[in-house]
Amino acid sequence: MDAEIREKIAGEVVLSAHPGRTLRKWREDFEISQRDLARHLETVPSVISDYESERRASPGAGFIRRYVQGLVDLDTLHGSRVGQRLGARPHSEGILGMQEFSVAVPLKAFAERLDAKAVGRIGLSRDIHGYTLLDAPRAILSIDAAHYVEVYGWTTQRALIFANVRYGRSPMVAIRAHPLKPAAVVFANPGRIDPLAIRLSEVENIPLLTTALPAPTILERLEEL
Amino acid sequence: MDAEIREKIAGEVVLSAHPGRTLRKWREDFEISQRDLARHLETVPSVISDYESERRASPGAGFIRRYVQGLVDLDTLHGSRVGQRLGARPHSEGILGMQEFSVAVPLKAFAERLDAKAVGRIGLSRDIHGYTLLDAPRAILSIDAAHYVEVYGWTTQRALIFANVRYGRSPMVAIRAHPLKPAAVVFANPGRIDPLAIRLSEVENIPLLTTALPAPTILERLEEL
DNA sequence: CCATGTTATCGTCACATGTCGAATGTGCTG
DNA sequence: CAGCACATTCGACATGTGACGATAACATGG
Repeated sequence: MDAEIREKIAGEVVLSAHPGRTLRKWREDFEISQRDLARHLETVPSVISDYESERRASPGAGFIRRYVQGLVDLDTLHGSRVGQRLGARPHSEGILGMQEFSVAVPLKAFAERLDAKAVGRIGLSRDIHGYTLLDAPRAILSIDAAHYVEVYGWTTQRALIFANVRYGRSPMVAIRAHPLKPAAVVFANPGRIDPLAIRLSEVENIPLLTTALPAPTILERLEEL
Repeated sequence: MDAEIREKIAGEVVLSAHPGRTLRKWREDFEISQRDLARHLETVPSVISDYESERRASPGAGFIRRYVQGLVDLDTLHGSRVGQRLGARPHSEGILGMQEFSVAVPLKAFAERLDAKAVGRIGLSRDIHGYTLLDAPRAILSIDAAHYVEVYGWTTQRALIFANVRYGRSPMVAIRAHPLKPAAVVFANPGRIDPLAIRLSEVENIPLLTTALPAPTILERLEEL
């Protein structure tokens, strides 16, 4: 939701040579006064001012988080005047959903969440940092080389979940062909799995999992992880 | 360049309920050891470990910045294995360039940088937080309502710079029509300015500036600001 | 000009961060 | 198993953050 904008602001603040001034820039952008923000954060305006004027040169993650959250909260109270402008840009065709986890998630836990079981001999003792859910036929048709970046988002240490696969052959072939490799592959509600798909997963050392769940349920379950 | 990925990481770390674990996640993503990172940051591995295990719960902006910069630096030394994957996605047609400043920039300073002078009576006593450089004809043709968000990026407190304008009439009409307003408008190397454009700028209380510089020069000059 | 809203400055103080070095696990590999 | 690379845990200590309240400097507008 507003996670994207919060992340953007926080990132900019941290990278800035003048974190305080950057905080101020954003507060001004939201048209929120020090007093209102202080009230919302249950503190006093001088604290805000001290940070913005960089009496404290390196504010801690906790403070930045609360400050940014405060801006977004107050904006929401004011009818999301600024927040509305983010507007969740849509994914490419074929990408049904994706997410980056903020901490590493054991593949084992991920699999349990989806009632997925391993096919083939590769163990599940690794972590993943995100996932992408793809509609296999559409993804393979409409995602050319240039768009692969989008599939992998910010990390390749992710699970690629393919929906609408019959034998799982073409997805695995595509992975085989591409230089970027996922950390795991999941087939959602597949038919009978092609032995070649399994062989490829073993050659590539990428765990292959299957689940009986349909795509929408998968998104739901992964929502809270 | 890699500013985008650094921002992303830093933002995620700050917002995370477990900043340390998120730092670790990214270091693992880059496949860099604590020892190497410590060496690069001119410190000892235990420091890295302490943060990642959250012995310190709220690392300061300075530390996070150095840590993230370290990851990207080392990745660059390794041939940008991870960094390559960002791949600067292209803008919409008609958008020649845009930037978000990390601190507020006085419009006056901005104008001087571009050798721009004000047209009309609106003063330049305000700050801007970024700019977008547009090819006027193409932008007006190809950017529909849904894409306006993109023009404004993360903040509306920005200068819209239009290149290839003749009279400046349609750009100002477009601004007049749209609910989102920029903080300033610049015409790059225009012909004779239509009086209506000036009137509109005054009605909207948006300073209107002109510069003789062509678009590429503008991008160069704003690069370092 | 007085009230109100907004921001800046500063003294103070507890406690967390930032940093190091030494010691203590793991796990791989020759 | 010895040796190495990698990671963790912990004691110690200086400095900076995080917080508050008091005071003052500014606009803005009744």
